[in-house]
Amino acid sequence: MDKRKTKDLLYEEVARIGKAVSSPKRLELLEILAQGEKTVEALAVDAGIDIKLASAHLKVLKAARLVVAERDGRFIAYRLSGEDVSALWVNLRTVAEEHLVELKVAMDGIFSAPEKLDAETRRSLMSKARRGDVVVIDVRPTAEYENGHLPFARSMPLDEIRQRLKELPIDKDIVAYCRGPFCMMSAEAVALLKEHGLRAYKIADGTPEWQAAGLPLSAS
Amino acid sequence: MDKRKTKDLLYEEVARIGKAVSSPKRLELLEILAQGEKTVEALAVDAGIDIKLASAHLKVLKAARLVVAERDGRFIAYRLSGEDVSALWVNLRTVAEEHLVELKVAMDGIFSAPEKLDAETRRSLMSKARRGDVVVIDVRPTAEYENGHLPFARSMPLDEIRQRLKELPIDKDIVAYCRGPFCMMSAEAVALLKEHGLRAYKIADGTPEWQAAGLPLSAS
DNA sequence: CAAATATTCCAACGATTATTAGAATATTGC
DNA sequence: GCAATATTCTAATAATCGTTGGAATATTTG
Repeated sequence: MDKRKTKDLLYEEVARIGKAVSSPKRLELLEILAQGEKTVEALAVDAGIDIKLASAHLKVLKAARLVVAERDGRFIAYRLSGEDVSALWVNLRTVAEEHLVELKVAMDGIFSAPEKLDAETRRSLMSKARRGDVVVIDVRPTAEYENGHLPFARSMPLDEIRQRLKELPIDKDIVAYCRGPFCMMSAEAVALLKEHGLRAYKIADGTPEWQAAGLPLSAS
Repeated sequence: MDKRKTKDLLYEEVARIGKAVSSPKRLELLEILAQGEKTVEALAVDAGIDIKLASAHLKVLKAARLVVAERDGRFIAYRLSGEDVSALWVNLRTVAEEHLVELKVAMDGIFSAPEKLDAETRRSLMSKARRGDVVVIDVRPTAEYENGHLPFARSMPLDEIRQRLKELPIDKDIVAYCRGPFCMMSAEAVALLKEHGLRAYKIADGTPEWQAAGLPLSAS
């Protein structure tokens, strides 16, 4: 047995995972899938690409076993093949944020304040939410909320906020979150709420980050 | 500001990290660098590739900021740009081991027994080593041991074992480790020790895995 | 300054990949 | 069984990537 050949084989296998995460579109698909399972069309719409292209990228992800497909009637639903895949996405993005100056600059330009959370802040947010000192709102689509959300968070999808303003307290801090640091829904929600005189803030965490930090999600 | 364009830019940046880890050779270079800094030539030799090719791959890794280069006299030493890069390598390999059947099969074929460690096993190994109930040996080259090693581990490079057999106890378990699950040095060490009637075992962990599990390394 | 050494740069090739359009497949509802 | 729908497969093109050989650069040593 040739030592070099077997080694080559092992690294080649890991590189299959690397190749799968080497395309921006595929990374975006992974992030969307980290919010729960979706059909090909839903994924294509969310990622802003053609269905055929989405299908092709999903095929690559499937070949690398990062996602699994299941037919549901006329549709085919894709989902991540495990929590570790969601954690891998978070890990890749975190390394990029940490080391790539260009990404730091871009994010500073887009998202005004740095709302990164550490372990302590996450714990304190959860206990404040439990006591009712702050209202945590999940501004993602309902299906994603139902698939898993931060404990004590209330569902309030971005496109419903305007009609449901009266449900929110005027005298408490409101903390909005969405899919993660790259998602702009929470920022839009905060802008909207502030316009109406509410005390709103956003956090960078989405459910993948929360979970990768070892914290529990709530289902339903 | 076009929402789609800015998103594309963000994922594109993360994909730079993904592209960097999409090549088997680059992954192998990362694993070697996770053992400590090395010159281009040392890396090329360890990875079994031409120096020019190693240099080209290192250039890609440097562009993605996963490694940094520093000139030291006539040589240029490369090292990982942070602990998180080492953790990313472990994460990628773990996802591959978890999901790719081909890799599981290949590893079962090469490494007879499954020596994966969980948190509990790691803790108990450390306390047994502290008490002296087992002897933990680091069979990597001395420089790598000095860069960081498991607590209570003793350095015994693979190519010195034969001459230093009498240093090892005949009546205790000997646990060997090397660079990680893909490294074959510990397996060779164990085979050698068993030939001489010693009670030797190996573990899959290397320093990157140990560190990624949140456990401390010793320096010197 | 010249020779030796370590590494990078440049150019070129064959192989792989992303993307798009058009045809094909599988399922549902009539 | 037939029309409608969702998705995949096939083919084709342009762009990118891995690898190799030869020239160029930077540093140390004499």
